[in-house]
Amino acid sequence: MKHYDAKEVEEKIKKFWEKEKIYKFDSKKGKIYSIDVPPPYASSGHLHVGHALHYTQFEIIARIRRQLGFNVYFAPCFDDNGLPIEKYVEEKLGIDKSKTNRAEFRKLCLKESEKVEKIYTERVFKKLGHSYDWNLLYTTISTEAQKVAQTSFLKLVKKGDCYRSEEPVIWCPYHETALAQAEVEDFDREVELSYIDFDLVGGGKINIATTRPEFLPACVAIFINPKDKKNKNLIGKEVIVPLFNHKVKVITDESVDPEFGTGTMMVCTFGDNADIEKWKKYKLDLRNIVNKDGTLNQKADQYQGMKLKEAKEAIIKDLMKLGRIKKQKPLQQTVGSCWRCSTPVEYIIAKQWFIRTLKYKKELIKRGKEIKWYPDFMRKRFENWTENLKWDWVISRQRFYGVPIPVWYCENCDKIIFPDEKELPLDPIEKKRKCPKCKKEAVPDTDVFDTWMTSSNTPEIASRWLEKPELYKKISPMSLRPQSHDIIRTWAFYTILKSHLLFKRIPWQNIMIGTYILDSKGKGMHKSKGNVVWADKLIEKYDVDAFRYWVGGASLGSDLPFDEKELVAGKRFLTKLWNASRFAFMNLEDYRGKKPKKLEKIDRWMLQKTKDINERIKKYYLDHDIARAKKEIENFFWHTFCDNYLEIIKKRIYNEKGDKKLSAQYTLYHSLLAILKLISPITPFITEKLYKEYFKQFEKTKSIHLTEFSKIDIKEKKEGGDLFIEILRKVRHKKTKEKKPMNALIKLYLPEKESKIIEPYRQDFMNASGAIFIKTRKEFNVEFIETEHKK
RNA sequence: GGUCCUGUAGUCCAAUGGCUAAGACGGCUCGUUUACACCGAGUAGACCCAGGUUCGAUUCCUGGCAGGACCACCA
Repeated sequence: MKHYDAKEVEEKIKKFWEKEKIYKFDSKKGKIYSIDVPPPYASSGHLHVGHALHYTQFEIIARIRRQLGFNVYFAPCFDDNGLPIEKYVEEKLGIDKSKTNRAEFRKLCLKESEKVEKIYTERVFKKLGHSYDWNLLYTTISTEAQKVAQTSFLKLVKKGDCYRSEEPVIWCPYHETALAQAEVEDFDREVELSYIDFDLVGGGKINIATTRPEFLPACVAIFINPKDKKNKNLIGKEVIVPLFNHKVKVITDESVDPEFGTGTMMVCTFGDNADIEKWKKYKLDLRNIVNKDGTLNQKADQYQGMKLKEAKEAIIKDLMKLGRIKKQKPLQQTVGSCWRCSTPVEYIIAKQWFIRTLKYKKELIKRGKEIKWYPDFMRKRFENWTENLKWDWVISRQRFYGVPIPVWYCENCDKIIFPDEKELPLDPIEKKRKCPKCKKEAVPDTDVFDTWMTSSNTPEIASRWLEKPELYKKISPMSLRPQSHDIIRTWAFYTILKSHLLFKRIPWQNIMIGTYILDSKGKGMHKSKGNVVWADKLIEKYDVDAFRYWVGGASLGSDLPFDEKELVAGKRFLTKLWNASRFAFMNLEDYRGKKPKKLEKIDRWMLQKTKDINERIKKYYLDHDIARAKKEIENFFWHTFCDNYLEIIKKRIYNEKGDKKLSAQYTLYHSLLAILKLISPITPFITEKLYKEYFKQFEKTKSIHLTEFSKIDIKEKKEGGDLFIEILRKVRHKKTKEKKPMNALIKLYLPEKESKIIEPYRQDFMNASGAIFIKTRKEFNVEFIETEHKK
């Protein structure tokens, strides 16, 4: 094979890995390194370059750990639990959920997601050369995952950290479900601020500005700032709410801004977060007017049945008729919205299940400090979020597809009936239960858990907490959680929370925040913006290894604008690696794996250099500094190995015999093998191919990916090392008229007659007589070895 | 309003309290074409601004300015 045919190699190597089960996990081997893989939503569409980058980034880590001698637990997974699948199935199959039952619908979801996952596995994971052990596959809707989620629920209930309560919750009127604080995103919009006249009891009027006149029927108090002089006379008075005619009091609170509107603030149950705060703080009345579907109830009188938006228009119209609106002005406003549908959220009172979080803020931050974050500043995001939390975690969702909440309620005595842990997983709708007290049949809970209720237990699901306790014990806490920064407040937070509550420990020792991809202009990639780059096309054009090579250069936790040109470097590297290796193999044809009695000086030097780089790269790899490692390997391979070493030994291998030749071959063999091993986690296909092509016949291991990084057998001598570097650093550039480029290593004789080999900077020159212009602290005599002048 | 990140050549990006601030893409010049639809050598080009600490700051500190992210508020 003359030129490198990446496509053919990829196909063959992929099959080889699968057939030989190269990445199979064996629990009996050595120290374990376990990775808590983010379960992707499988989609059969194209692959976003950001996802490919993210998933490949930690896949490289898995490979690195394997070659560092760890027993890597690397379980693939899919997230097929929750809304995206539910909606997908609804739309694709045209299912009307009101006409089907939960069990049937779930079957359809499962079938559909299985199909998509299969495609995804082939098109993405295997295509990109990801080294999962497919026997360890899990999905978040699997029986085991459901069992974990439900078990964790029961355990938390027992501990008192999970409770059911009727409280204001964040509500999405579109999805008709409660939402957690983490599911709310900010959304900018322009609204009308209406200035409405209220009558005072006993005569007079006040004007109050509000953006939500539709909440007039829910008005429970008027607030002013106690320091506000112009409104001071209002304190303690009562006002009559227009159109609805109920009376509310004027009270004071520091938080009211006297400069906003007229300095008076109407508090309703519940227009926004601030209303809830004041409602709790001052124990105000409750006037709940919003139904679960976003319509108004009977408390809204003639506006009953209208959607909030319609009611707003109607109320403004009626107030106008009465001449109560003095003015209206536009206002820029940020509203919390459902992260999936962008519908502004409402706040309603409903019975929901909660997990205690506010109580544990301090402890959680402490747990966060026990974990090593890559990069470290990402911990601050976590701490910031935790400190600012205002709600306990609402875990119940009024949805159809998901993990059911395994409880029943007795309508007679209000008792909550829990199953035994042994019965899990179960769907309370499918199992009947009688109230132990009343002996009456209890009502099943029809809600499901928030998807994060399951996802927060991925370490437990991945390591088979309930199924294989022995294995779980070995693996936990896990070594690494890789994830992206946008879900620190959800996935990372909830996982740390659950682990703290259930096991009183951290879920993993390290968390690594992957690179976040932007378009070439530095903006986020979104389908809607049309600036998404698809990884499939890049892989087609530049090959998987070249793509991975690009991934290897990305630094953790930072944003990276995508530049296609960066992939060219990867492709060039592959060509160079291929050609250099092919050339080396040619020169190694008659090498039989023997070691020479004596190594030539230049070979000794090369081995020493190889050993140095080998050790250094291992350190970078241990610290997840892939980018730096990649750069140094490339530099070493390209310049030291190809440009210098190969050029120098060429002639010796052609012309010499015996030990002199053997010394070069031995060195060539071991230095190239070391290089291939070092770069193999990043470019697994080409390195495997080259390994199979030549090295496999001498090495016992069947795949380069099962080998450990090289141990170079060379004893330290005085040559090389620190002194060598120090000399280089003192080298100064001297310009001469007759400069010629030099392409050689230099043997440098020290005064003690100990010879040194140095690699000159390219700016150093020699003149026609062969003198080198270098400046050092001492004077040295210099002689060349094997200079290669090209005329 | 709070917190955090980033500011280095035309572009992307690295390292660093002192020694020639690394590399890639792109320019330009030269050389090669028996491992290398290319390879090699050379060359031009950069530390956001202002103070402070220091013998010495691109690096550390403070304050700006610019870009980005996260969070809070928004009656």
